[in-house]
Amino acid sequence: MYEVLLNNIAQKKVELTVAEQQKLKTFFIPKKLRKKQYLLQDGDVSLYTAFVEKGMLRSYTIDEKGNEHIIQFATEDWWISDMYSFFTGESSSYSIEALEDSELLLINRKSYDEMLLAIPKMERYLRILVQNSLIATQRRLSGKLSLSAAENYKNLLNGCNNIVQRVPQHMIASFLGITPETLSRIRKQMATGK
Amino acid sequence: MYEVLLNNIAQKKVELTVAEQQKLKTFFIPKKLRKKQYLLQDGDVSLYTAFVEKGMLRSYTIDEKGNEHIIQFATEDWWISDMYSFFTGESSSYSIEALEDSELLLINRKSYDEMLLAIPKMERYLRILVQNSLIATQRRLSGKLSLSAAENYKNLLNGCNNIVQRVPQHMIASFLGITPETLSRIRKQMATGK
DNA sequence: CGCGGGTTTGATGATGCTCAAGCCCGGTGG
DNA sequence: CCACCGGGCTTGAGCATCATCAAACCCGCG
Repeated sequence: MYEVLLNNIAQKKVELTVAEQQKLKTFFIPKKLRKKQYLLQDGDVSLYTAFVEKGMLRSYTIDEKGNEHIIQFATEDWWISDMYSFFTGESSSYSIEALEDSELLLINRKSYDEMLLAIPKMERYLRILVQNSLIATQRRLSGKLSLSAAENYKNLLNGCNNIVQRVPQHMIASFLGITPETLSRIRKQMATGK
Repeated sequence: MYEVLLNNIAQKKVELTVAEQQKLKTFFIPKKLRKKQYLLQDGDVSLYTAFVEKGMLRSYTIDEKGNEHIIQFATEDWWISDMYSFFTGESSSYSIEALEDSELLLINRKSYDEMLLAIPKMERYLRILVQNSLIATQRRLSGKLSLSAAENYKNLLNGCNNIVQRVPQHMIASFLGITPETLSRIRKQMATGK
């Protein structure tokens, strides 16, 4: 049940003793979510940060015009939450939804703090994790600042992401910050012209 | 000399002993940079991560068309580097330049690792730091995905940033991912039509 | 006084959006 | 087994936003 998480920690070069591994498990709550169920609803406080053992989720906002904008996809081995809401206790402007039947490990704020006190090595693991996330998010932002929609889509394809295969195209469009129509035209263009 | 850094650490609720504070200083190299000098040049490896004690810097990329895109501004109390290059050792696609005469504390990769071994509490400090950065970057991305240029500019003004006052407008434009002309027109619009 | 960077203004054009319709396909119920 | 429905993808026409290019302007500074 916790192998995926423990592997992920080991892979970040953080070595936990068996005792620490046992201890770690006590802070999490396993949870299954069926496709289309929500982990977090826009307006609620993000009570949990989730590690995805299996399946896939997305976090997104809805703007005034009612359009969805996908902030993040999380597949196996990734974490997802609204960090801002989770840490401040303010209500969230994001929603988090399962895109496939999923198995999660949840941790609430209290357990989170206790875990860090009990297993200080987890600070390191989380730092590395967040660091990688930041690098990826900066990349994405940088793409949005300087590249065309078509280029951003190509980069997404080249990144060894299986995401593109696993979700409907209108969600890829939303992730890229373009409309489904535009993505459709880009794909057509790439198929013929190139 | 190190008060700004030590204050910043304390403010993140990480309490260092006097011994740890002394130890901490040994890992950094003070460095002054004059306006327009570079901490990192596009193509080089980012050897240092810098804490800004005084002054201001920016990191940016240049695209194929020769346009600059500002990734980050760093004023007093902020950190700046190309994290990707710093941690992987690959050459950077960013440049980092001083926008004002600045005083920095540099740390190289070796010292960075040693520091974390010597003062594990720094893991926590860095985690919190990176976490806040990630939240801010996600906000900015979310704005780019869903809002108009004018709205993003207004949000920048409302955020209690002194940045807008301290740098030329074409850099604000570059930070927002729009052209100087567009920013000029937005400002005109806001001044008249409101 | 004149130079030069930064900002403004205007005219034109490209990129991507909106709205509306049509198509494809898998699922459901008669 | 087929007709129908609905969601997602595609296609098209017109439009908004923002970029590009070029020129003028402003102002501090040598």
